[in-house]
Amino acid sequence: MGRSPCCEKAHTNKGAWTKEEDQRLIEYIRTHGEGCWRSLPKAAGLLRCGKSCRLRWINYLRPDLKRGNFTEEEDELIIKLHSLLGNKWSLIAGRLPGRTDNEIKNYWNTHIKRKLISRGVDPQTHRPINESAGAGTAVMDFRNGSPTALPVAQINLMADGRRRRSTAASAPAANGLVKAEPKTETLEEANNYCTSSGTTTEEDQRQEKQDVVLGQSSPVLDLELSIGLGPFQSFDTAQSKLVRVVPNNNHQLLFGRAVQYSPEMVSSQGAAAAVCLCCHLGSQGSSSSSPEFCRNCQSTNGFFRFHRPPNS
DNA sequence: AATGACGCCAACCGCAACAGC
DNA sequence: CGCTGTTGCGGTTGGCGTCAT
Repeated sequence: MGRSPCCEKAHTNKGAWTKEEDQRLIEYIRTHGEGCWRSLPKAAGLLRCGKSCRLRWINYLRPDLKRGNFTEEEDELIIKLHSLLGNKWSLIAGRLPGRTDNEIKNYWNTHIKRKLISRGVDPQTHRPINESAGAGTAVMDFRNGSPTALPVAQINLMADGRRRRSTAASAPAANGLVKAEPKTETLEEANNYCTSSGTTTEEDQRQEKQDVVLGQSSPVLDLELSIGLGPFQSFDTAQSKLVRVVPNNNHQLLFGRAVQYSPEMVSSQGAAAAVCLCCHLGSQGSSSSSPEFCRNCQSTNGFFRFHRPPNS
């Protein structure tokens, strides 16, 4: 039983890519385009598995990648997107032109987590740390698809904890416990930046990219990418393909799985969070200020469910 | 200068989703 | 409708560079 490995591991290279391998991959994709990752290594004369080639291309070799440090605007945008999407790095990356999911994930784990903790915000729940820690409660986080009890009384600061060997000199950091200062950024504040333009085209993406390059980027959340708005096409940069969403009275959340938010979680994140996500993000032309859950997102068993229709 | 601790990032792994048959 | 192959995603790890002692 079990699936055969994606490649013949005995005959593939692993580890860091050489310049020559990079060149071969670039040349091949330049002439043949992306796709068919499984057959690509052989065709390109690379002793790598397709997955590895894809990763290398997407995360490092793609010509449209933006290199260099993240800007303050990008930081804030990532934080806001994460507060709404959770660890959906590919979706977040889709809103940051030139950035990859891997890059954002790494950046989150190494920088933003600490930044939020220093603000007194739990990076997983985006709630004030002292609020949840004080009660000694666990918070159910549904944004990653399945509920996870988070012992938020203790927040592990160390993103790279696997080799954090404790020493007497660095004990506070090594044990990962942080006393956070109570400063909060509510979701409401975050959502003040939200728009619901409704459509995103490749042209939009280009424009957005230009804006960023020109330093005109504002921390705008444009979450049409997944929520059931009107007819639109969302360009998923990570997949380089168009995703078409058909208008539907059932508000759709096309994150791949049903997402559930507990009322407690929603209401505790600020006034604006206590809004049906569909409506709040602009579906069906509803007002973003309407503090209601729409019929399609009504609760079952205490949770608010956003779902995709059975035929999608 | 040497050594250990830490920070960072590229790459790997396993699994889920998707597509085609 | 189930099976199989492919692709994409998110979590994790390896290893190198930098910092602190």
